[in-house]
Amino acid sequence: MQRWSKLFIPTLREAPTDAEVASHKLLLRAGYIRQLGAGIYSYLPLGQRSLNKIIAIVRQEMDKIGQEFFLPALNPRELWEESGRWAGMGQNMFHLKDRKGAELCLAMTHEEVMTSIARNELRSYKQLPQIWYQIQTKFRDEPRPRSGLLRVRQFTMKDAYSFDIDAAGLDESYKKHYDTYCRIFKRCGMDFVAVDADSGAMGGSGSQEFMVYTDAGEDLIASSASGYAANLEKATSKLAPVEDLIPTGDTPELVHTPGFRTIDEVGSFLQTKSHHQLKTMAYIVEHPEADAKQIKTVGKTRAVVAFLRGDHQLNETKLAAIALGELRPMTPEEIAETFKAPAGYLGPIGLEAAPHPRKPGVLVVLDAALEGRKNLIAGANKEEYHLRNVTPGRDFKPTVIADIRNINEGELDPIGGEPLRLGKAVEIGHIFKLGYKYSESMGARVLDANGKEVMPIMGCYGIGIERILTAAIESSAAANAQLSAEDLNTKQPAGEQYALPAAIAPFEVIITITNVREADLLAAGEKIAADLEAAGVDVLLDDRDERAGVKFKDAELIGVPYRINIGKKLAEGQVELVDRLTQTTTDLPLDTITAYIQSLLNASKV
RNA sequence: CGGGGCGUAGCGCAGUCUGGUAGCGCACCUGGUUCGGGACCAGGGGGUCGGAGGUUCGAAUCCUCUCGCCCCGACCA
Repeated sequence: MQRWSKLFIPTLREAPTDAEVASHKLLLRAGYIRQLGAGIYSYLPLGQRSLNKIIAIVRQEMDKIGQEFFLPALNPRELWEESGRWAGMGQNMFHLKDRKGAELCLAMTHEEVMTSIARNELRSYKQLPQIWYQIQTKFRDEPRPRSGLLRVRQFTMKDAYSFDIDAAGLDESYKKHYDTYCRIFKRCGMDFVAVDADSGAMGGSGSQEFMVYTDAGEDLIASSASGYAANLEKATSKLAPVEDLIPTGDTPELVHTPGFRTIDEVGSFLQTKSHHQLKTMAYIVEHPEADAKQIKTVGKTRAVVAFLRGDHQLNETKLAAIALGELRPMTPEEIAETFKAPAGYLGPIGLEAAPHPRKPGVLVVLDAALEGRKNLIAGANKEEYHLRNVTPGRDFKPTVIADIRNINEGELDPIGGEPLRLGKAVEIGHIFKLGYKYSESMGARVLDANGKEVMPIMGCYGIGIERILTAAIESSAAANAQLSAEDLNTKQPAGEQYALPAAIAPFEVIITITNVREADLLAAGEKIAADLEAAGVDVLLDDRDERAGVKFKDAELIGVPYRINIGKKLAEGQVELVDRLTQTTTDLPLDTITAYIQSLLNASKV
């Protein structure tokens, strides 16, 4: 039996000043973790119990679709040279040398190791598909570790890799992971959304991130009641129709706009709304990952010009996906060369667009929201002048028309037409169709049914173990702060209270004996604890000789979802059950408590 | 890497400007009272003031260098 008096649970009344976000403060105060360095944490017994529970759920579900490995964290340089990621990962990977001077790295992820096993061992399509996973420590030399366990340099990740004979097989493996992830996160009690994500620099055809809304998060996502959900880098929306200006003629007309450069200035000067304007943004794209052919045709760098509605914001990731490289703003010299005009008066007319993205010339991208619009106001590429009556298609032709803008809160989702909620979120899982990147670069080949050598197609799938714990605390603390705000009698400051879902809490139940010097109370506590334990419940008995107030506070701090108070009411054969998630207290007869707890826990299981 | 902030007892802080015996609250130890919402009284232990160098009769305090941590940005499967 777990007795608090014998355990190491160093709770703190005050959190160290370093801690900023709720989960960080609470994890420290509850004695779950201690910091060793920037982005490096020790997991104390309570934290370890909780993480072990998460891992057990992940393992149980993953074993249904795959097989567990344990792979080295220490990897030789040569392996990563093969995939091109020794250099590709840059400073984000920890590098070290052994005594002989051989170079090694601490693996950030395990595509290379898994693929090397696959290429050495897999020979035939008959051996496919394979789903291989592991749960282990990853190392990333983050430029800026932050927010407690949310962004760290050493953390636990479940990562899985699938190998299939063809794209249809990959689709199946991907779907299996999607379903498994939903089960895992539900069992962990997470309130999550799966969003379409940008595939990033890794390429590939499909990618979804599993997100939990929380202000502590670093990603922006959009979702709606209809079930639509997407990363801001992918999100699109239906726009309310806007009325175009009444034209003053059939062709663009110069307007003198001395000293008016910004959208707002021009808008108020010409007495028009900002959505009547065409905004011009100029970038240079550098093609670090482009193939040789691409560089040959369009050059190592290239001018990229984006046109957006005046009141819209550019999403650089969307634009970068079209431009196939990294973007940076043009310098004034580059602007002068491209437009023959100063910033503030840039516009589409007279700009020579490349006829095709793969052809040389300026890559001109018109945001889809401007398609079909008429009589816009745009820069004239002439100092102190703008143009009115500018109509895309008629007056100028872009290289491509594409969605390159950020959506806004409240716009309607493209599927169900429900208002979109925009918010910060933390990523707890990611599933990703990798394609052939590693099979190709590392030479994995199998024979297909026709005896022909083919590359297996891969997928990779990650779950951040610590992030599940962190997100659960953030969510609960936020919900609690809201409850507290509604109940003005609560003296707890916002975000100081939380409770974990029973499935991932270090204990499911805590029994608080209000006074251990009263033999009756102590005996009753021992009895209930023993009964619960016999019934398979994970119970902690607070048998410390402390004042009741201290024990209540501590019980709340460690986030255990159910608390049984044994005190005065025992004389009437009653104990109190506090449900921390709903903040309700119920008196129950002593002899029914075990069965009642069991039914509660069963009901909370998914 | 750019900007900002902070390093004084386990935690939270004062003292630094204006150099002169290193302090307070919580925690911890001992004794007593108390005992359903972070008790009270009395006594006690605990600090190379992040580190190095310098100025000075004398440095937590002034100067130089350095290390670490946090926040914003950049970055980021």
